[in-house]
Amino acid sequence: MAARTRTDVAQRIAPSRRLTRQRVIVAEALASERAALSAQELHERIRSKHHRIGLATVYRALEAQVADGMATRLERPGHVYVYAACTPGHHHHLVCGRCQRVEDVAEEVMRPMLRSVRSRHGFHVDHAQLDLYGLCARCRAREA
Amino acid sequence: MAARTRTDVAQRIAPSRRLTRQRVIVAEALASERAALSAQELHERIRSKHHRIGLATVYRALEAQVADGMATRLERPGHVYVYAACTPGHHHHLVCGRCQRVEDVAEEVMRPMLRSVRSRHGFHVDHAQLDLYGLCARCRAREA
DNA sequence: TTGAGAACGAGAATCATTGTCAAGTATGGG
DNA sequence: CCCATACTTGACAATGATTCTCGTTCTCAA
Repeated sequence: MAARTRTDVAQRIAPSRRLTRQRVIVAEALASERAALSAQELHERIRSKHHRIGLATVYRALEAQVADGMATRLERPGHVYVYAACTPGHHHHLVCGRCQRVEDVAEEVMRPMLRSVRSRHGFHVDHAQLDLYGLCARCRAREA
Repeated sequence: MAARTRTDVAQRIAPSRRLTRQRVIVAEALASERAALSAQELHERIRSKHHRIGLATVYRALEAQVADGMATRLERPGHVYVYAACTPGHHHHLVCGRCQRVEDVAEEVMRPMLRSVRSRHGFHVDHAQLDLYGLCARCRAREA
């Protein structure tokens, strides 16, 4: 099961990049987190298991993951940048302000919106950045 | 006309903040730009008219504007942060990668999307960050 | 008009991120 | 399987945008 997950994550690393131990470690570490983490937070967690990995390596690996669509970079209130693993094909997120969990926005939610941007504004969208901050269903239920 | 604009911008500064000359200058400067600018770019432009204004003041004024909904902070490719004035009530943007102009997204485009996030995900949205990067209608026409 | 405290300007300080470079290692060809 | 090559890494220095500090100035309510 664990081995299975490892393989899954590793296989999503772009073929143009070397499959290094460090990249796999970073990808696994991020994928195993349900919440969004900053590069430094992720580095600390990785260090507890793999002492020798460098902070710059974590930054480089995350940058590559973002470039390859394996992860996204989000902004936490107060100009703090955090990363979250992406499900393939889903690049928009619901970020819960209470539990910090990140959920994918269904593509069916995006499509009609992008269509109307095109028709109303004549704007041709290359890249969309949609992040919704609020309270997830679970935290909302717990509230009551 | 110029005086008219000045008044408009100044009046949008939140009442809880002191109405200083510098805040008005920064708000006017940003509002008069159609394209998104970084804090430093804006500072340079302001300096050409008002020598004595400090860079930190520009940062502080922009931060206040963002907090008060007068402006938004966007990300230009390559981790560069830029600011753009907001039309009251419009906080989502279409950013043209060629001319750097920023256009507001019609609220009618957002509403159905937010509704379906609520119904599909049970997620209660507090704050949405939607920025669409691409080619505006004008640049697209010029292309042909 | 005046006092209290918010905001300013200049420059120093911070600190996340990126660059440098010698050493390590994935990968394709032989 | 082994090598050569070039991509990566780790440690640490450098960078540079943003924030902080502090003495001075200015807004604004009383």
